[in-house]
Amino acid sequence: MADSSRVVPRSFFDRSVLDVAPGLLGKLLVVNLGGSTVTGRIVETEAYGADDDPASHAYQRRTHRNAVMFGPPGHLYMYFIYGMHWCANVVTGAEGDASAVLIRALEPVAGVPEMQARRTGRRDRDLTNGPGKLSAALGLTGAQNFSDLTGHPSVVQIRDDGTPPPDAPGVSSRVGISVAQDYLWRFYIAGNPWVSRARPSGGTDV
DNA sequence: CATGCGATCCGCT
DNA sequence: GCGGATCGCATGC
Repeated sequence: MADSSRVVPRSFFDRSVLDVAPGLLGKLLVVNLGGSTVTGRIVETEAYGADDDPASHAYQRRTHRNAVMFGPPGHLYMYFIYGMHWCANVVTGAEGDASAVLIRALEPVAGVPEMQARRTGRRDRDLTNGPGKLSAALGLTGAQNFSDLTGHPSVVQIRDDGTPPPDAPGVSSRVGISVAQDYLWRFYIAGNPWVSRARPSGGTDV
C-alpha cells in the first residue's frame, strides 16, 4: 500500500472477542478485487461468541458453514443470509475458540466510485451502513471466505492508520437476533453518521 | 419517521 | 420444512 497505514497483526485478533470487537472501531477494511482498491473505516461491530453465546453460529456445534470460526484468528468468515445478502466477520480468539466479530457498518474512505458502481441507484449514505450493504459495496461474497486478513499483499486486510478506537464506544444489544438480548455486545462510534440506523434496546447512543 | 412485509436461498433438523 | 447476525419499498401518520 502506498499509504502510511499498516496491517493489523494476527496477535490483535488472538484475544477475547469482547476486546477485539470494540478495538476494531476506527480500523480500516481494505479490499482488492476487480483491479481496484476499496477502503472503509469500521464504525460498528458485533461480538459473537462460541458455545457461550446462543446467538452465535458456533453455539451448537462445528458444521461446514461455521468451520472458519473454529480456525485460527485473523481470517474472514462470510455467510449468506435471507437468501440474498452476505455478511463479513473477523475470526477472533485462539484456534478452537469459535468466536468472531461481525462488521456492521463502514465509513467510506477510498474507492467510492467502485462502491457506487456495485450499489447502483443507492444514495451515498446507504452505501455501507449495514452488514449486507457493506459486503455488496466492497464486492465481498463467499468467494472470500477463509481469507487471511493479515497477509500482505492480501485480497482483504484490516489496516491501522493510527486512528484509535473511541474511549467510550456506544454499546447496545445486537441487531436482528431473538435470543441473548441481554448481551450488550454491539459496539459503535457514537454519533457517526454511517452507523446503521437500527437502535436496539439497551443502547447508550446520544 | 415508524412500521410492515416480501424477496429468496442456505443450513440444519 | 422452517427460520434467519438483512434490505428495500410501500404505506400511513
